[in-house]
Amino acid sequence: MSSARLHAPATGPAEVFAALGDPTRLSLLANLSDGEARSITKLSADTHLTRQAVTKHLHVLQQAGLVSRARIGRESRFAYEPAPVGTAKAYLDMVSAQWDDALSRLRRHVER
Amino acid sequence: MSSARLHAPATGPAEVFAALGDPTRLSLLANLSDGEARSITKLSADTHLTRQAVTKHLHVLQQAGLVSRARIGRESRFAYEPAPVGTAKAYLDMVSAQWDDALSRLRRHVER
DNA sequence: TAAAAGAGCAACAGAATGGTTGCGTATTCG
DNA sequence: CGAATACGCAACCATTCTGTTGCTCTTTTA
Repeated sequence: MSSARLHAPATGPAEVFAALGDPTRLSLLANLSDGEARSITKLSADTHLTRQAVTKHLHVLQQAGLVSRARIGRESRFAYEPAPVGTAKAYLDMVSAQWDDALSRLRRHVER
Repeated sequence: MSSARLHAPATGPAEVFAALGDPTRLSLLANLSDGEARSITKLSADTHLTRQAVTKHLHVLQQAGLVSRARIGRESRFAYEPAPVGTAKAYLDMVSAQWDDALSRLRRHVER
């Protein structure tokens, strides 16, 4: 019944990869992957960027479903969301599987 | 030493993810992941894009080390290169590993 | 209650992306 | 040889991305 995205936007692999394709976002995610939720200013402290810039990066990550946001009092805390990383790994596994298949087929053919 | 990039530019994870972060490039790679090297016009045939556009995408993939180029007569064939996909998977595994660690630590703490 | 802290929103500028068209060059084929 | 094929290069355009600054709003705290 088309529950129309509850939390995870069910985004395609390309969007996830694109979200991961930036050093700043990658380090933000690495920062959050310990399970601790952090506020924006907290996350900005580890950066040479403005709070606004970090905010935008966090929005990109959130759009890809890689992090979730929760407003706590006057601060909004971001937390790592594991699902999309699984999706991405699954996609990469598909690609390497096809490659390995081709390789073994080739081997078999060469070795008769 | 300092062999100054022979074939694989030894690119960081972010650049690989960025290269994967586009539907067109993703399908190009999926197309090539069967191990067959293909020419640009051949690859362009499966697309609604111009040959030039596909060429640019292939350059991005090559820059990230995901494909290699070889000039054969008047055509240049592109072939899938498996290494960067391994790098990307390794990075994602690192992230999920840290997450799993945090989860199990939390569990242990909660269950005393 | 007044100040400080945390954040959202909007406008803006510069750089990078994604795509096109046009043209020149090398290679293959009739 | 001449035509067709495959490609490279450069210019160009529109759009998106990245980052900044300025202002306002809410929540905490002294």
